[in-house]
Amino acid sequence: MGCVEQGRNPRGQGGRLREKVLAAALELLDELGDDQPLSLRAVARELGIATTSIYLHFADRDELVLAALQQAHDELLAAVALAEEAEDDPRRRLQVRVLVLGAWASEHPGLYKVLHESTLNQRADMGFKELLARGTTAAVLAAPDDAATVALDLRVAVHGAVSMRVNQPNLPWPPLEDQIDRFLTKLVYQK
Amino acid sequence: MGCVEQGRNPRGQGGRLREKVLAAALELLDELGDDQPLSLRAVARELGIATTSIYLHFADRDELVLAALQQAHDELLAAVALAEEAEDDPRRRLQVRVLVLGAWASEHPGLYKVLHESTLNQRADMGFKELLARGTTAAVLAAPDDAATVALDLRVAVHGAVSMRVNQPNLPWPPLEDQIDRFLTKLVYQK
DNA sequence: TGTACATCAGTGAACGCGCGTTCACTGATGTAC
DNA sequence: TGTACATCAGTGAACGCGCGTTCACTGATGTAC
Repeated sequence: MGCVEQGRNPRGQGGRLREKVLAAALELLDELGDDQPLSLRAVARELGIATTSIYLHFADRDELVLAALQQAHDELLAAVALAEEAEDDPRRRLQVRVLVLGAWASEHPGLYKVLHESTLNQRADMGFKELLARGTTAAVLAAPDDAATVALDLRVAVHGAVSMRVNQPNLPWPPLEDQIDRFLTKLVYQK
Repeated sequence: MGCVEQGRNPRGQGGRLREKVLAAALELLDELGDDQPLSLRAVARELGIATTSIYLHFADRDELVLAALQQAHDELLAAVALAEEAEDDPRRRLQVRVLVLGAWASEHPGLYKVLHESTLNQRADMGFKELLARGTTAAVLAAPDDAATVALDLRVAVHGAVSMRVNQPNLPWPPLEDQIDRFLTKLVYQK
């Protein structure tokens, strides 16, 4: 069971509960790998608070889920940017970027699923995800004409590699890094 | 609304309802793109029968869902085999195989999701899916040593292409066939 | 040919459950006078 | 310094809903004698 709230926050610090609710929601979403079965009651149970307290900070269930996902996405975005900054060579930058994305997905397989494969993608606006895609396109430094095409091929292939591992974790997968290296070599850098 | 049952089946033909239930379940699964929200009550509603009648043919909800998915999978398997038989050139065979898989996913995006991305993959045994994977490996006629690796790269890349289109249908996707052609050229046939 | 009976295909009421959301509320703490 | 009051953070009971599953049942049809 998760961490339990103790007592109420001091005056002016009501926002602290908001953060705890977000964290608990992310934890549960990662376990569930889907947004639909996440219930406000489960989040409240996890924190030891009344279900209705969630409504102090979020208008309804969807608002909580979207806020949690946006937070996860923003943190990932920051991690990718940080890793890229440490590299000079463009090819190495692209490799690092893709590897960080892959590592994040391995650490948070459920969140990866919710972010990219839940039916929330059809039901709600998750436009904030575009920033990650744009970053990858920018990192592909092929000829201007087909950079977009090559970047999309790469993103698609990497998503496939990650998605299949996330969805069928029990199959005997070869190392993700080797596969990503082959994708980089064959799809991006081979003339 | 779906087709409505009229009257009971004649003696010895009780199995007909089983087929109708499977068909209705597949239709709903395709709409939902997820197995969890599929309810027996919705299936019964679709057919205009009593919910309890489903229990005449399936022990519980999971058994119905798995039977429906296996049927869909088997039909896809047959369609792929049929398309392959019509081709002589090995390269063309592989291309046709992948294209048929992609076309099926485009026609039944929800079913594709349930088959490959629903949490059912973790909860239940869907070993029947292995036949499709084995077929693709067999169709990759590279050197025996790395046929498995190349086939996996191809499957992963194609899954990525299909999955992203299924999950984010509103983005401006380029033609799937072109992308698959590039994958075949760069991942399989380019030395 | 008639009739009792088994079998088959399917029904309808009821159960207990977890859910999102609404509502009126509690009780501590800061602030105006 | 005392006190009335507003505000803030959070609670608990209750609503109506759809769900999976169980249970006792109905009524037509084939079959044994």
